[in-house]
Amino acid sequence: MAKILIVDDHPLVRTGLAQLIGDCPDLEVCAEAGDMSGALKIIDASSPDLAIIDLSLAGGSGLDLIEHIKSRDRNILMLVASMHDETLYAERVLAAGAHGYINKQEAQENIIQAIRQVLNGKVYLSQHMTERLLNGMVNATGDKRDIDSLSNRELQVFELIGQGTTTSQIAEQLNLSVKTIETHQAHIKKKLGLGSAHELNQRAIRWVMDHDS
Amino acid sequence: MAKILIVDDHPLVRTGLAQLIGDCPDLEVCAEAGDMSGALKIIDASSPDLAIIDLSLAGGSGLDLIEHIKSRDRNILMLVASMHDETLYAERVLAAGAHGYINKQEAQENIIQAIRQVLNGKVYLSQHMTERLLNGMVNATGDKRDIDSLSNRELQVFELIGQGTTTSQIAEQLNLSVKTIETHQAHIKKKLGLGSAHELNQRAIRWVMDHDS
DNA sequence: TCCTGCCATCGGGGTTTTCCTGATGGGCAT
DNA sequence: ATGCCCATCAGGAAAACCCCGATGGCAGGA
Repeated sequence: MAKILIVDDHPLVRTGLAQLIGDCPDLEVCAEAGDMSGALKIIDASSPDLAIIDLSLAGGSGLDLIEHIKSRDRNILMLVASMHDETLYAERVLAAGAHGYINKQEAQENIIQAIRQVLNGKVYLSQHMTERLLNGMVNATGDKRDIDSLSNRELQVFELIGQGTTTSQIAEQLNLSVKTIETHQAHIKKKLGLGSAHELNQRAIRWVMDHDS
Repeated sequence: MAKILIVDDHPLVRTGLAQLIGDCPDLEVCAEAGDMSGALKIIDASSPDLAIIDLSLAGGSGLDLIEHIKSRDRNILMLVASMHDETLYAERVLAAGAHGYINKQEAQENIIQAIRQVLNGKVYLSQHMTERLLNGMVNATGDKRDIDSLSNRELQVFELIGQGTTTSQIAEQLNLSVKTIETHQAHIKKKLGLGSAHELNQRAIRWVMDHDS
């Protein structure tokens, strides 16, 4: 019986996943967590076989959590569940050490299938995403090219800016110095060819409006 | 026993909500739907008392659905559940005819409380959002706290902000002091119930995208 | 191996913007 | 005439911005 840890900051999603997994006799939810620190504690305590991780965690992104787990215990399998467009994150997630990426909109059978596939040592991606990765980089929307050049941290900061988060709020939320956030902002501006913080703001807000809702 | 319809394009969230509601003896999930057309069919068929509606539906947004339901049958109560920052949508949702707005990150007890409160004919908002709305109402000359309440000058500044113009650029363009523009911005923020320049930016960009293009 | 480049983290210090608390005068309605 | 909104602006503190850095880690190539 495979022990599964659920990491998601939405209690509703945790309940849904637990219900879904509980219906399978060969799978068992051993614990749930709502944030990164909670997840790490649980991993130390109960050493699950598989962790299902939401990307948009409060207080440090899911990518951080994946890297933490990877560096601490590389026997734990990780399956990322997100509601965002997978084309933006799938590569980063796999590069960070996860073994699969599912979208929460997918049918429940697909989720179970993804869990089983990852438990069997394989990598799970949607058909659509698999083709895309195999075909190399393809992208119609020109602006995503630029966004892709951002590092993980920079992308995270970019998203937070687009959500209206202040520099100091970002620093606090990520437990970093304001100076660090400012540096990230400067790098983002350079990479995206933006001249001022105001332009960065506009760009980030528009991007979030297009991609996050 | 209140009959509840769940409308959400994430099967996981539907399961979680159904589980949560099913645990309450006075509440009953009568149906689920994953998109707008499905929801409308179900409403005709089983006439629920309350519909819990996700904002980010595939194929037409949740706002569309709310307006459709409102124009078709105004006896159905509607509670909006979203994972987005409520400050961006709560007003629109209430204006469209919904009776409450909850964030999926909220604790499960709050969600149940929200359902009961809406079923009792009241409006549910989070503490934070309630304060914000009331704060805006105070400065809104009675009823219509909206873009309409802006003066001509303020609307002009608002549009320029939405087009990405800097405060100093606006001042130069209108041959006015920066201080004057700052005052206008402060008044706009007060009238629209916005807390920071960031939020003003977001709101203005959003408005320009909706009305100007 | 050494070197180069990218990443992520921070600091100093000066400039600019934001934000809060005012003020002035001019309409306009009761 | 008195109140209310409007449009205009100032002073000063706080925050954000921006240009200079720096450190350490890590990966890839000469």
